[in-house]
Amino acid sequence: MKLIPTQIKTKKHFDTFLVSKGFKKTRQRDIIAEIFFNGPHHHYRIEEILEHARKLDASISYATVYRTMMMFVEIGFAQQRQFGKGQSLFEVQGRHHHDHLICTQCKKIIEFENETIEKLQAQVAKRHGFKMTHHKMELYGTCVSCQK
Amino acid sequence: MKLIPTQIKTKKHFDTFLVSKGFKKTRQRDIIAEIFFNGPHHHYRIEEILEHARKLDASISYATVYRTMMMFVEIGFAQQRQFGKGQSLFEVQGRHHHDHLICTQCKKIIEFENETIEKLQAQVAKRHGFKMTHHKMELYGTCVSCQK
DNA sequence: TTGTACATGCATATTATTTTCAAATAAAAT
DNA sequence: ATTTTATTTGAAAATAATATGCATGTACAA
Repeated sequence: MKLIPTQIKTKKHFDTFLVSKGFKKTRQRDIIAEIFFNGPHHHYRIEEILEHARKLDASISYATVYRTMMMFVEIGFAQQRQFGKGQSLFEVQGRHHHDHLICTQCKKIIEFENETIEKLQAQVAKRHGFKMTHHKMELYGTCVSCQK
Repeated sequence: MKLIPTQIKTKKHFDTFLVSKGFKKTRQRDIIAEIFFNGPHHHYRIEEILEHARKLDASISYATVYRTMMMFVEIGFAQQRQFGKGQSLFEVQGRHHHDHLICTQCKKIIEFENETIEKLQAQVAKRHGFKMTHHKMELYGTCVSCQK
């Protein structure tokens, strides 16, 4: 019994969202969305988005990137995560559900999914009378290359 | 094949540690350790330890509690955790291994353990060539009382 | 006792996040 | 095209949590 997969959020969805809700399409939002939704990877810090954005428009500010990322989170277009200390990471909402393997040396992040674990987690929550909304599972260690 | 359980850390162990390493036994450390190791629950914020400590000695500073908690973490007597945002929580090291169920409404924390999940996590890490050092698993939702 | 290295308290520095506000600008109304 | 308006932006400052520098205080060994 598979759930219907949530549609992956794209830049096009975001553009539509802006128009439909009466928000404005700005140069800054366009650049930030392009990087976030179509960029080379899946886990962006605000600082990193800012760096990339400034190559396209040197005047973009941290505050604007910050507010845009928060907007993504609020409207359900992004998930905000905290791995250990340091800054939040943002990833596009609606991709396959997954958890994370994190190398504490080189900070590399590998995504994985394990349906058996998911089921067991649901069981645990149920057994304690919890109505589970979400979970967090992160495995930390050293990756193959960092073990050498 | 059960692993040998790590000895639970106590205030007495801490006292011994201080002496053996040439650190000083101070009134402040004694108060803080008493609260942390023998207090009423298992998940302390620095602020909370400070409040309790000040009932016993009004002059104790945040910095001292902070540094003492950091010492507990460094010497392996405490684990530092971040549930969502907000301040870190500290818990005594060496109790049974466990993960957490967290009520997002009332912030209640329930500890649980599930050996099957643990094994599956180890498998996942191994499959990706990781040498796993630790993991984090938190299930968020609403507890029985908050569902009413 | 007294000396000394470690510990403490206060103040301040850092780091990450969040907000304020005047000026800029997108989009609607003329 | 120009004006109007409400939203958005950038710069700076506020907040929150964590971390540190330093003068003073204190545990403990000599």
